[in-house]
Parts: sequence; C-alpha cells; structure tokens
Amino acid sequence: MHSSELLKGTLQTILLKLLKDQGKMYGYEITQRVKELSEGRLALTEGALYPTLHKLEAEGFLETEIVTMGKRVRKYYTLTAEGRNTARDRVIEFADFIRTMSNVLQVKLS
Amino acid sequence: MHSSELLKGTLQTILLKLLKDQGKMYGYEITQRVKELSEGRLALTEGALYPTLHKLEAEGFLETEIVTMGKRVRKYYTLTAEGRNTARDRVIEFADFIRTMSNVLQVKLS
DNA sequence: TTATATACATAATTCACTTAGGTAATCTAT
DNA sequence: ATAGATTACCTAAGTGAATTATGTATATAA
Repeated sequence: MHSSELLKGTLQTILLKLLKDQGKMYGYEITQRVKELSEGRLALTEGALYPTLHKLEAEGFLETEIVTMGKRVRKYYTLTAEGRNTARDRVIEFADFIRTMSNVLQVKLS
Repeated sequence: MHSSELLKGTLQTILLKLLKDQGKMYGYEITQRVKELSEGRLALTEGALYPTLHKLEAEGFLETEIVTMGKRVRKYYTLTAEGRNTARDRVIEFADFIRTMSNVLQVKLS
C-alpha cells in the first residue's frame, strides 16, 4: 500500500479521469475500480470519496442520477461538459508535475 | 507554476534526495536549487521548508553544522546514515506511486 | 443466522501545507 | 549615502484535504 501522503491532491484527478473513461459510475464502483487498476495499492476511503464527489458536483463538474435496483439505491455520476475539460486539464497538469519532479529528483520515473 | 496540492507529501522526498546528491546544503540554497532544477515550476515556501528540515533532523535523518561567514550565519544540513537509507526508500516509493498512478489514470507519464 | 459485501453518508480530528509576520546582513543601483 | 533587492534564518495562525470513526440499510454467502 502506498504512503497516502503522496496520494493527497490526486483524488479529484482520479475521479474525473475514471468518469471520463467509463462514462458513468457510482461511488462504490469507483472504489473497486481504483483497487483493481492499482492492483490493490490504492484504497480510496469513503470519508474522502463521498465528500469529494459532492464537491465536484457542487462545482458543476459532475451530474447525478439516482438509480433504484429493487430497494437498493445507487447514485450514478457523469461528467458535465465542463467536467470533461477539467478532467483533461487535470491529467495534463499531473503529467507535467511528474516531469518536473523527475527533474528535481533527477531520476527517471516509470 | 504547479498546483501545490500535488506537491503535498513530496517535500521530504525532495529534501532527502537533494542532500543525498549534493552532500551538504543550507536552507536557502535548497530553495534556489529546487527553483533551478524545476525551471521555476516549483517554489518551496520557507514556512514549509524550515519546519520540515527541523523535523527531519529531530527524526535523526539530518545533521546540522552552523557556518559563520563574517557576520552571516548558514546552517548546513547533511544526511545521517539512516537519512541516506530513507532518501533511497522515499525515491523508490515515489517512483512506485507514479507507476500506480499511471495505471489508475491509464496514461503514460513522462 | 451471522458475517461479509454492497451502498450511501457525515462529523471530528489530524497535519502538511500556505499565509503572514519577524529579524538581520549583504549587495546593487542611483 | 541609501533605498530596494537579495540572502538567510525563523515561527505562529489559519486552511483544507485527507483520515478515522461512526451511522444507516440492503443483499448475499457460509
């Protein structure tokens, strides 16, 4: 498991990019997808995930749709047009950051 | 200039790795070196730098030596043996983190 | 039937950082 | 000469994104 200190600041980027690729996801599904893609190395805590989703929605990057399966409730999130642009920008910003860190640490990363 | 949110958690790694490469540095010198290596994209704030240096020293990763040039005072930092090991570990940890993020975001980074 | 997994949520706390402030010596341009 | 920029250290108050802890409820597998 990765030091969560490094993870800080990357959560919004992860959420936006996953939704951009998948189109439509609900919270719990996101936690599972991250676990899968990271091969168990990243675990999103719910206490971070849900408030961040609500914040991205409040900022106009996400839209929600409640889907009821029997008595089970799922809240699906999709990107707005603005959200799609932000997703693209955040991934570019992260890649830039890695390039800079690579220079500062003077190591080849990935 | 990079979003400082992403920088969080990387400060200790930067300091340890710079000291490992340079052998001996003082605080202000570190700020300048980071600015140089990052081509102006990262700026360490003193409010973050000095407390972090003090913390790393308190944890036994750094040793200090006060050097007086006339009336000017410089505080040089060097890595302890433990600090050298930690520097190596932190860089590896960061590289691992980047690999994981690359998988999660499904992009090639750097 | 009990534990595990699914599925949402929020409140209290933590802590690395930013912002803002302070002191003092040295250099540079007018 | 001296004003402003740079060098060089430091700490305290505040911020905010995370963790930790807790709560509710349904569905499923042992």
